[in-house]
Amino acid sequence: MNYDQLTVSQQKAVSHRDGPLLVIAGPGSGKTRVITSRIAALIASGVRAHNICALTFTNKAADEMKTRYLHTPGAYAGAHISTFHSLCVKILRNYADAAGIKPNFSIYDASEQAGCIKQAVKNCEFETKSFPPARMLDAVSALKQRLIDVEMFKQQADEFFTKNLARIYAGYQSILTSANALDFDDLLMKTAVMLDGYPDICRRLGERFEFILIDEYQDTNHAQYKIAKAVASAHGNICVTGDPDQSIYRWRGADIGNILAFEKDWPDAVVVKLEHNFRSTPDILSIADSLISFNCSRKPKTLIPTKNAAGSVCVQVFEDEIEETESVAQQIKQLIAEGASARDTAVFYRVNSMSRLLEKAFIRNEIPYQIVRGVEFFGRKEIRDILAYLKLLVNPDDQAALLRIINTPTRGIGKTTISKIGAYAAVTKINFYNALKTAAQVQSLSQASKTKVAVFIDLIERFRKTALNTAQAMPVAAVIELVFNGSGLAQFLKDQGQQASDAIDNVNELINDAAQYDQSAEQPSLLDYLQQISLFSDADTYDTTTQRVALMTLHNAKGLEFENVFIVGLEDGLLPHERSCDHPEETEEERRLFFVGITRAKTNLYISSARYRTIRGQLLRTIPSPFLYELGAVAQQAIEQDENALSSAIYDKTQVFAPGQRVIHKTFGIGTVRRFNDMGENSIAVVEFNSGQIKSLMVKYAGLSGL
DNA sequence: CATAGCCGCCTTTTT
DNA sequence: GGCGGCTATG
Repeated sequence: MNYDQLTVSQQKAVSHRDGPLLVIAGPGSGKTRVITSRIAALIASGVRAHNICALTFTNKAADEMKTRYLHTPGAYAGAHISTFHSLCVKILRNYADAAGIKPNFSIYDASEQAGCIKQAVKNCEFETKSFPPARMLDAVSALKQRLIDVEMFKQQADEFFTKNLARIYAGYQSILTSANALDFDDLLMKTAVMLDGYPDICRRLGERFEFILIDEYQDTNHAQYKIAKAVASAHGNICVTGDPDQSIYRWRGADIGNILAFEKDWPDAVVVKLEHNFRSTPDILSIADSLISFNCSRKPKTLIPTKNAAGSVCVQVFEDEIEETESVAQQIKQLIAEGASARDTAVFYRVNSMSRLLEKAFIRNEIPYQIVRGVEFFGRKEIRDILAYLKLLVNPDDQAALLRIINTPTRGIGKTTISKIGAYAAVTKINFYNALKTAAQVQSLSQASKTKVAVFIDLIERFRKTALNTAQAMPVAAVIELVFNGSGLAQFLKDQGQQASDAIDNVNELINDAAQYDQSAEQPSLLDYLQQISLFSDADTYDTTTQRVALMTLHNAKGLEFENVFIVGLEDGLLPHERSCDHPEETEEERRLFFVGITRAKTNLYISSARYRTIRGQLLRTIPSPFLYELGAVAQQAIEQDENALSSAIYDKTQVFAPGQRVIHKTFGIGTVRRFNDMGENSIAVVEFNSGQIKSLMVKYAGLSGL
């Protein structure tokens, strides 16, 4: 539909042309549609699907492309559609030798990275105070994204800080290497470096992928840019789509320069601009346009509305965050009552911590919702434990995994034993796992400890033999069951009774997930499963099929659209976030983030802020977001109206409540007033909360509001 | 060696 | 407010 409204020459360019194509397109203009149309057109013109590679920003986006847009039989069959990271994992597994790694590498996530960088800082004998691990990790990550390896950085490091950073970088990298582990940045960097050093591999990939298509190109970093360029260099069949105004991952290394330099890299590139918006009402586009025009470093571009439907834009100011979330929930309830669909409604916020209050409000109002936050499941202790066993089976060098489970559940292998064997491993220069195997030779170890270690090693070896039996590989789900029961973890959790029943449920859910994987994967294997899980992201958990309101961060909202959109917390320090206030470029990125949020809305848009907000346990007076004053005439009216209506009775010190009245409290939630002693400003309300608790509250302090 | 409890630290966004 | 690490105790 959107695509059909392109001019004929644009359609031609998009569909049938070989060679480089740059599609600069605003929100709601059908960018993704361009990609899918082009894939379909290529196949129709005789290109083998097998030779097409489309790269998306999330796994979810890849799935959507496959199922929603290209579901007709044979339309995409065989085409490679995935994220950059997934593609890199496949390439690295195929060409591990050239990349200088082993194919069974582990992928270290943020928490494992944190452990490694901490260790590296410690090994350098630096204080973690002067070299905060999180900062060091950011710095290392930035270097990797720019493809600067340890040696290169050592050479250019010429002052106190950079020299020390170089040592930490080196230490961190050697920890990863010895664990046969790659972090997220390594996946891209190792691939990019390998392609640079092995032209024949590059050529082979170019033959395999005759056509490269990249969505959300504005959010690619330098490493991704190099990879794409390398693979496409032989044929120049590279089509990218993006919108500089929607670049929201600069902090992660995304380089708008990539999209701006496209025409220089590919001089014969055809450039198509799509400025028509098929998604939102003129009002919504007007405030989006007004907002984004405040960004200085930007090529001006307008949003041309094509829709003429009615809708509403509301800017609402609430007293505090409880009132804000409660009101959002009630408005959504109202919308649904009026016939709106829960699936077509979403709430966006800047930071994940804001989801809790919304969740409470949705529960109170009995509105079905989903929080788009998936990695939480894989972050659970019991799940991480199981996964650590699996990782160790696949990759015996994985020290983080080994240390995690060597005494989980407790089997009498404590700190002393571990450090003695660690010392032995260091002296004999063997890896930790092999040191464990030969623990019998460690003099300082007691016989009892040696036996315990031997039992553990025996357990792992037995698992490995069964799970990775080359003749007949075991389904992943079965391996998990084997490990869960055989490790003693199952018994350990059972012994804890009721309080661990959630944990057991979670493990069962993991088994289900693995079983599904066993069913659907092309070539299921334990290694592949683990690597896939590592690349799983929040956005991937968004379920578009159920009737539930979606709650997510603004970052996760990218690429989506909804009839009704609520954006909460428009306060200075939150949006724009306080950590981005130092640099004007960072403020511009926050503005783009807000822009992305606004332009997700098709019909109704509700923007809100609270005058008071509890931050880190402290109730603070807030300042309205400067962005609110950049929304133009449509919004300005709405803001003023609400400021006037603001002296609501909510915090009137002489509030009066009647028995039976429903009220809401910050911490206790919803309740019913049972008794009210009217003593002017010292009035006391006795409230029975839904949790069952009954509280006597002094009205002037309690902050009760009527519902 | 295991466990519980306390203190102090950090605290944006994510592949 | 939440988590990780440390310490004191069993």
